[in-house]
Amino acid sequence: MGTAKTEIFSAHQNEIARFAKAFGHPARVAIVQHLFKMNSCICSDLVLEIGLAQATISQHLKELKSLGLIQGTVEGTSMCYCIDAKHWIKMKTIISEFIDQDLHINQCC
Amino acid sequence: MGTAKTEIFSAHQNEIARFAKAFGHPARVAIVQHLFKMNSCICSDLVLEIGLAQATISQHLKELKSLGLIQGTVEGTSMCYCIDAKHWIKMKTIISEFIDQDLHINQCC
DNA sequence: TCTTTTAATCGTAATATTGCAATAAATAAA
DNA sequence: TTTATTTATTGCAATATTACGATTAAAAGA
Repeated sequence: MGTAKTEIFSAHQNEIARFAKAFGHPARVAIVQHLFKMNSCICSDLVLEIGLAQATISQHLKELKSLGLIQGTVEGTSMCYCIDAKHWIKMKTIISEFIDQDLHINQCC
Repeated sequence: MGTAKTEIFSAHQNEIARFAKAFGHPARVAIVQHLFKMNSCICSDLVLEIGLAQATISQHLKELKSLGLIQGTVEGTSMCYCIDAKHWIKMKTIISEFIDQDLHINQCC
């Protein structure tokens, strides 16, 4: 227990859930918003901007990076992050298709 | 610790995160998909369809209901669930605005 | 080389989430 | 009324997430 039973769901359902989960914490929402606003910025900027400890921000960045939503390049002793356009668009397609389903005239039973 | 520091984020950022979190588990994705497909269905149908214990499905339904994304009406001894169109559209607006941000020609630094 | 700066990782504590068996509650059917 | 049927709730156990201090690693600058 405690573990989600991912094996009983389709790859597509799990993919939707993984992307949605990435935005399921306000810090990751804030990171993404700041990257869109600034186009790119270094890790320490995000630490200042958001107000969580450096270790915590690094952890959130890692999660976003593991999904391919952001990418980081070494810039001297800093790390410069930006949105990964290609994967962002892929995520956008998958999430949009899920939330844009047509609503019939809906009534419960 | 263990608790998300919601107080340092804006109401809007927290709202995006709350909605995204709702879809951050494949069971809730599957529930929503099935409700869209069937327009409405009773709890026991979802239990059969999804293959988690009844108590677990009830718990996931509760989470979706607490966000207003679905609604349930009593139908004899059953509960009939469907998508709550009004709140669904509200969620859709908020999430779409977040993921549809314009990507500049993006390069890290 | 030595020091500084910056970010990732490790270790750990606190809390949240997931899942289910058992039980309760509420209505329908016999 | 008694018995099914159906769903919500309770009470756990297992695992995941969040957060941060301390440490490590890597490059820049003195």
